[in-house]
Amino acid sequence: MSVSPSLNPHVSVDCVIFGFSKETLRLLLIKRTVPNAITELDDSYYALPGDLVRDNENLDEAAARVLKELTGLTGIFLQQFQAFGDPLRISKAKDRAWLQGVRQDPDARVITVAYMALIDSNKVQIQPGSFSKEAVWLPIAEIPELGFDHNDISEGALLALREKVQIQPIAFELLPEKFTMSDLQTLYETILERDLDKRNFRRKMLNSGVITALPEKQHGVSNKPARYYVFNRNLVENGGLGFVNLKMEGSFTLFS
Amino acid sequence: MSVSPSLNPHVSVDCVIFGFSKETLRLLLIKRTVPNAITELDDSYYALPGDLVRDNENLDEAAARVLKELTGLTGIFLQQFQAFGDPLRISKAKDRAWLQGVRQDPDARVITVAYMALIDSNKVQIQPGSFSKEAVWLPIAEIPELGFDHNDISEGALLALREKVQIQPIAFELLPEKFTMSDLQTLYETILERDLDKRNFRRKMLNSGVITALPEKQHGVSNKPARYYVFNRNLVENGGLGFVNLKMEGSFTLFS
DNA sequence: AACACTTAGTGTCAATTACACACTTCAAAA
DNA sequence: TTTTGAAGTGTGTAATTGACACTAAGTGTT
Repeated sequence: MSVSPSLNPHVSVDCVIFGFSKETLRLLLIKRTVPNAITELDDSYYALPGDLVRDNENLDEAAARVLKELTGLTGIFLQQFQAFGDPLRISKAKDRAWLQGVRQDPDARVITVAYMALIDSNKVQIQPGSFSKEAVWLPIAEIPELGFDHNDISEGALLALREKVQIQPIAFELLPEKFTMSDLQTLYETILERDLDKRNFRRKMLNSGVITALPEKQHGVSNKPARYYVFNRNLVENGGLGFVNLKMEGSFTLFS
Repeated sequence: MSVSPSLNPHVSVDCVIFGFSKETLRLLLIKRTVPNAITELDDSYYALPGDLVRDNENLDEAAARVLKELTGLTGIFLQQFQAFGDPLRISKAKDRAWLQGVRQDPDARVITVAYMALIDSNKVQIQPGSFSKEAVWLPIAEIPELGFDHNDISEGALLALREKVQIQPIAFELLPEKFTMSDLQTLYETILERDLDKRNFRRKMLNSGVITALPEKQHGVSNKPARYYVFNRNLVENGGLGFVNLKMEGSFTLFS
């Protein structure tokens, strides 16, 4: 049998938290501050919220804890999508500096299990003093260089989201309880980065049974008011519905 | 900022290695032997091949190393599918006994990153003295109780395989270079656990462009000889083909 | 030589689904 | 009352799915 590594790695979870507002997908990022003595350059940078996994919790619990400490929310859509463990993933000076204050073994590597979370960003109230002084929703097109390999992780999350959304009805997690058909279409268009036909979209969504129309309509808009819909959470979660598959460009299905 | 756990976890990779022979999906499992002094019961049991991740390697490399040490093969389809980190995942007496000889910190938990591998099982020659004295291909329907949470991991792998196979043309990795259309259909039927229509299957497969017919046919079979096909590895890997989607029962596609 | 046996291989039709496309409705604001 | 802007609605064509049964090509047997 082979030899153990000389030093156990640290294991963390990182959360890629998606939100949707002003017609853009956004990530909730935290601002970290590095002790000034070590880096003489700028002393703060953005990173994904994350933390080391504690002795008594499993990975899902650790991710849920991070999410709750930052946003105050529980019971939200949270799904593991990939573990990252490159030995060199922590090589930037700022990262090493920040970790000095957190890790036990300064030379041990950090392996992280990445989660993606989908939130109605209106519900989020950043919790003071939990992870950082500051957390911001940044459009995915404007994500700066992040700490560690968090840019890779974010990109992985986006790809995973794009895939998932085509297989399961989860996009609703990014919207408020009540939403209009246009809200929903815009969301899908944003995630998939392509335009969808309005009439076909409505038909498919309604036929799918994943949403229910409310009697209620918009008020005070200066055009024809849109109807509100809700996501049939119970129906979908109890398997009362078929598998939902959003076909991709150039795809085809196999088998009878 | 929160407090670190008191003891760093061990991090391992485990490989769920799929093969296909005699019309059944099989897993390659190793037999582990526990020091007799500790357990007075049976002193061996099956487990997934795996190992602790070493300091200088990333997760993919660790998994590839495990695979190579066991089978001698490189360049195999190998894909991370989930990390498992329940604090109680190692609670059976046999597991603890076995780990005594391997881990540095007997009380530290073990977090594992699980990979699935797809192999043409004819190519496998078990390497002597690597992981265990013995390794066997067991039909997935006959997997006994495994060490650790390896039954959970195996089931997760099977679900992941079933999903993957419907999105990407990867089933070929389980077959020899040359295969007949019936071989391929039987494989899909085995993985998906449902019957497929022969004519529709052939049509779809040929139209998809993922396979090419060879001039060669079977010899010495006591019936009409079947044509051989090969998987278009280059074409598929270079994105020269569309996304392949095997539709699921009751599914439907959304959007134009 | 004829026949039995077994698996390979082939085509069509009906039903469903995908996709493209343009005008009317409703409310507020001017 | 008219203008403005987004909501909402239907149809025809093309492509895909899925159901279905017989012939072809070998080997082995009588």
